[in-house]
Amino acid sequence: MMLSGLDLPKPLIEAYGKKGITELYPPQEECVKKGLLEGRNLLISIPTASGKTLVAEMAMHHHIAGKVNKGPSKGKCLYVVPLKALASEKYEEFSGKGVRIGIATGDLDKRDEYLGQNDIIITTSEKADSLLRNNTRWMNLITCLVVDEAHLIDSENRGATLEMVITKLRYLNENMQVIALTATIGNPRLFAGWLEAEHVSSEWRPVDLKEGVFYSDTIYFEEEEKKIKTPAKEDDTNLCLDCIEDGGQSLVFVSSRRNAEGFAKRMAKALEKSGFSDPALEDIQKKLEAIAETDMGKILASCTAKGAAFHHAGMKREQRHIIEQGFRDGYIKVISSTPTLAAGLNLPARRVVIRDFLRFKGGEGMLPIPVREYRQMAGRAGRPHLDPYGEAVLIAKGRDMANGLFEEFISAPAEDVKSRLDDESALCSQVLSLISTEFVKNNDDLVSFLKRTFYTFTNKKSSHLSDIVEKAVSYLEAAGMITKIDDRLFATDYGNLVSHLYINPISAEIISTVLREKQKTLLEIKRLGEVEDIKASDIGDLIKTEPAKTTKSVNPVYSIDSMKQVKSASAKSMLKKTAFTPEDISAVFSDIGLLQLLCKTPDMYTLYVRKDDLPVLESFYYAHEDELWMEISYDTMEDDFRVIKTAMLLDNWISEIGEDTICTRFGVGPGDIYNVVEGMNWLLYSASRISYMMAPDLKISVSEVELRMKNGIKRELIPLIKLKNVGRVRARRLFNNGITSPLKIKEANFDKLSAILGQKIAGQVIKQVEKEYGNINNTEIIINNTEIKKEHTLREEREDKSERRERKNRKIENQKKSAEIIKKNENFENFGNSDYEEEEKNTEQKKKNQKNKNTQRSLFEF
DNA sequence: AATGTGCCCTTCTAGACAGCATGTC
DNA sequence: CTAGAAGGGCACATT
Repeated sequence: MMLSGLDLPKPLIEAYGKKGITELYPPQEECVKKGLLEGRNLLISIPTASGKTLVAEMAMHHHIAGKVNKGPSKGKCLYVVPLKALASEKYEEFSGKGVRIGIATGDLDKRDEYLGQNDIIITTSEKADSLLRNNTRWMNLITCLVVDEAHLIDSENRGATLEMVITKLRYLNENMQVIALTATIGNPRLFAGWLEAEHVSSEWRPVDLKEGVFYSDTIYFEEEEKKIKTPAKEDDTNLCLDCIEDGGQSLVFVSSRRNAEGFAKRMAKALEKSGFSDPALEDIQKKLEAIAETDMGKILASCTAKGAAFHHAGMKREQRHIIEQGFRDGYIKVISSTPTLAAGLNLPARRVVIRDFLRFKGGEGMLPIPVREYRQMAGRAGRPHLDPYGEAVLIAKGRDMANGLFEEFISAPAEDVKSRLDDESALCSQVLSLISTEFVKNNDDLVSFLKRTFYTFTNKKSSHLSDIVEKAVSYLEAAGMITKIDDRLFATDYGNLVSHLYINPISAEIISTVLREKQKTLLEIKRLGEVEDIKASDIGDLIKTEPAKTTKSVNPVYSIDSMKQVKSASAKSMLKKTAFTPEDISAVFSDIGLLQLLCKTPDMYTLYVRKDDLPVLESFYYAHEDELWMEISYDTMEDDFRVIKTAMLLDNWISEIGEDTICTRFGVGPGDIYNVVEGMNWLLYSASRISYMMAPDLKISVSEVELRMKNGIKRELIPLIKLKNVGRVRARRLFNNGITSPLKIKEANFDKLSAILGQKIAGQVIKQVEKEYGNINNTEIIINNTEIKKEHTLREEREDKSERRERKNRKIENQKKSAEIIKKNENFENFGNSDYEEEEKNTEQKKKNQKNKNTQRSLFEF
């Protein structure tokens, strides 16, 4: 079947023609035959790289051209992906084909309504859910929904969201065409049944895939055997060397980050020994070295120089991109990777070695990876148009094992997908959103809506769902997120906020319970202050803030006890304006307490605690016991320590401790810092909104931490950071030069400022300060200076592009100048919190002590 | 002297979505 | 409570 023979818009056909694609692959043809262009729902399970994208594009362009009879004349398409990186990848792929493409993820989006002008909108499933929660109007106009990796409906954490997005969208847009792209699944007919879809399934690939098991010196494929030279001792390196000698590249999947790094090191040595080298690798090495601030980065650079790299989530985005590109360009010969590369970007290689097929799971030991995941890895084998074939190889340690691996993975049937909507916490969140958006108005609505879900479709007889729905409703009601008037269900302001913030209702409850507790203490201080007429600062000591008890069970969801506690404080009395001094607030508020609270939330993922961390955590715990907000209890100790460790890292971050120090101190990679900080930013924003509602006197304190987290700065830099064009580095430079506030900038002379910031920036900063402080003569901290920033943006928009270019040039010059000054102020990095330095020394001593005594048992050994 | 090898023992274990409002070095 | 790689420490061999 020829592409040009189909009733499709020309730009699409031409764009593919340019890439040399004029004819449909067999599975694509089948999709067309089964009604792809007639608006039929399809469940398409075909291997990666066999042209799923084109299938989706054909349908979407068809819709956009208004050729599908259902719905409005001009169609609008939503393309749902599981990862942000995938969203960007698809954006690139879809662009330049005559239709308007928009992208909406947590990081990247335009104003919601503006987004709706596009023909195709690419989003993550969570963002799609969020858009639905905000009643985004254009969501009602979707005529074609494409769900990429739709089997992720089975994902333990995120499947429920995807299921609800599909269900809600189908409910909103009755005639919408649904195209679900999945990996091979065990129960496609059931899944297709729910979607009312035709099922298209195929094993066809553009490049042949041979799957086999390696044992001793031979790869045993299904139909052939292949002997491998074994110059090195280890099987894994030999497999890669063999492939490289043949002109290919390989990808090695391992189970842990350390294994990934360890393998890359070994592989680099082996490559060096084999005499392989490529001058192009030097450039890559230089790039990597330039951004390597940690040991890990240096190791990465040195391995990559030899042609072997590793890839995992502890790395910086930048490092990952360099490795990916180096591999795509063919310079890097081997990447050893954790599952990051299996699920993420499309980065094929001739030979894929699945070395570690067991993965550790806490509490259950080593478990074989799911077949679907094996397939996903194996599917990476073979670069279309570049490799004659692809090979996926498992490594066996004995003959029996070889047979076992064949059965376990290669010839094993794919797993079924099942609904994850029965997860209580996920369902709770979804029920709230349904009520908040008025998708449902009462209990009956709720039940009948949920009848449309995959869960009900697959569990027709079970009454389990209605049980947990009931539970969720009563939880939400008790928490004050929804109210029942007669039969009608309404979301309260609080409920709307929680739904809108997109945080788990349980997280919200944990946050607001504790913040209200704190607010209560503040009011108590005030009351005592009025009665006794003593200074508030003295009272801080009088009132011992009891650490809040979180609900203790493993599933803290439905403990009504904590709810009663919350209800006892009247919200109305709290909203009264009260005057508190900063001392009052600091008597009940602490950075580490807040961080601990938010890390305890199910929306935050926490760091793994190693043995070496325990003494550090212990001393930290004793040093800051009073400042902590949450109790550490015996039965949740492991979790509690993870929480403390994560909170500690974040506290380091807002104490301007350098990246490399944090990495070595906590045994994490730069990528982890980024992830943890990012997650905390989001929660801090949510906490500030919740505190505005529940504990208004703490709002400023929370917002301060939020601002510091965003920038990675100590409290003292807050006044400076608010200036445009001043980030953490410039703010610190100003501060170290005695300019500690905007007012000081006003007082400082221009020469001094431009020596610190460069002329251009100095000028801009002075302008801002004059505007703000022109007539005011005080040092009041301005918490919200978005106004200033808004004005700036408007002005910038009016400026010509040529002017911008000029600016850029000047900027470069300034950068050179300021580089010198930076050198002078290098001590910024060492500005670490002396607290921690001391703790570390203590720790070392304690370690020694422990080694000597080796008998000291404490609370801290789990 | 510097480096490699074999062996024992201990340690440790993947990833990543979401809000908001725009711009650091 | 599971499997096994990596890495450190150490003794000893090789360049």
